[in-house]
Amino acid sequence: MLELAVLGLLTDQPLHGYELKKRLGETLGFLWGVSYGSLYPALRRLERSGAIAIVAAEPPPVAPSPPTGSLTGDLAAARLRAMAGRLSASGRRTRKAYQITPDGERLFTELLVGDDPHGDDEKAFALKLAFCGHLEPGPRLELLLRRRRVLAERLDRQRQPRAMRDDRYTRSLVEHRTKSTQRDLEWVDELITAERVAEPGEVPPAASDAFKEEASA
Amino acid sequence: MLELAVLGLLTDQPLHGYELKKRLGETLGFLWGVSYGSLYPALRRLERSGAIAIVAAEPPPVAPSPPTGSLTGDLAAARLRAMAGRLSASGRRTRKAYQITPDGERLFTELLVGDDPHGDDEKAFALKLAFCGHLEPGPRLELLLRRRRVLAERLDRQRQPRAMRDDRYTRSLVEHRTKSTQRDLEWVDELITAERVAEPGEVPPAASDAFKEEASA
DNA sequence: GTCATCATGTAAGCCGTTACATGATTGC
DNA sequence: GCAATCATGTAACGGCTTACATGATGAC
Repeated sequence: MLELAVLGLLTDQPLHGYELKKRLGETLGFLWGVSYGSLYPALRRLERSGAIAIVAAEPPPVAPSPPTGSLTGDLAAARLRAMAGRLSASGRRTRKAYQITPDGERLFTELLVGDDPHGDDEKAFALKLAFCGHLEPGPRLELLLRRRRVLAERLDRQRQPRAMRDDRYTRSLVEHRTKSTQRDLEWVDELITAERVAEPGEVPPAASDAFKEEASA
Repeated sequence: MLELAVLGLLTDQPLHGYELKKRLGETLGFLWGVSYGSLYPALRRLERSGAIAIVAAEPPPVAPSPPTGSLTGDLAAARLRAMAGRLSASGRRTRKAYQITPDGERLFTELLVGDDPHGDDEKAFALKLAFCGHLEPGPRLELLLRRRRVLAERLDRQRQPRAMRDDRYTRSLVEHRTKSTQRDLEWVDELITAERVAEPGEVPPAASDAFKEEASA
């Protein structure tokens, strides 16, 4: 999950570890906070696997105008330019800026589309959604449809009666969770609808039937 | 978190590890699944710390009528009776049933009321709620009020604009999360209200003001 | 010259997982 | 006697956290 976030941020522009962590806090902070103790090892893993590479001098491709339109993107680009200037003047560098490689971009796509058996379901999807703008319309729709399937299955399970504790707290809890799942499902359905409007055609198989069937239930 | 669940289940009746794991799956399965690899070490930790103890023979206090009213409780009691019968006949036992000790009950209460800095916020609260029926009305209300405070703070944070990614996916995500927090908050408020109806008086300090102030917002 | 900030990393620990090893009991 | 299930445990690993160690740079 950390690697996904890192690759996602580096897709926008090269950054060094410290900056990366700051941005994870700023722009993804509502999702989760990362510590250096996991960030730096993750960067080294990614570098060793060839997904990212240390960029030696200032990065020319992203520095100049025009603005990207992203709030924090331009800020960081400015920061990076300032740094690069300082560095090239002094010739010394203690920081290592990383850029994503073509291999890294492939990995990024895989991580976005593939299912992750580990960790928190919700957080993982939230993170993916935050970065799925980088995806092609096809894979993106796939991602949404997959999420839809997971939620629909969960709702099914939640609706059929199970043995469970039998006090009002547990009952209320179960009811609330079912409602939440329902709303999550509706939300994803909205996203899917918006996606189809923006990108007609390109409908993967197995999609439309299941969609029609359960959307009204 | 595992320990909380174990203590909670053992508060109802003594159980051995295998049964415990089954019950965790059956009655708390909607929360999360536990593996032996964490359950048995947890049981040993709890035993060493004196929170639970191995019960040698069949447990007389819970076996006989009347039914507890709990779906699975009676089932398990039956299983346990069957087991106890078998065991006392043969004199052999490979399984170790555990019962909660007075120390364990204290620990259980602490775990329920205390805040856990670790792990998943939502799951932890869900688990606590599922077991808070064992709590005194006072501590229970405290638990709910604390949860309310956490959610109110989160909502505050979510409502004030932050720097973040600026595509429609992220925007939709943030909006959806804010709504979810709002609904969670309303839900907890309902629980609190129900609590006050069931148990008038007993209002801890610092509670009523904050409640009135934000409940209408 | 010293303090805050920038910047990179390591070590230990937590809390859980999967996979593996082992053996008793029951039913057929 | 053989398989399924009951039952208990260990080993290795995963991914993350906190706390710690270290040092450069810029501001005053």
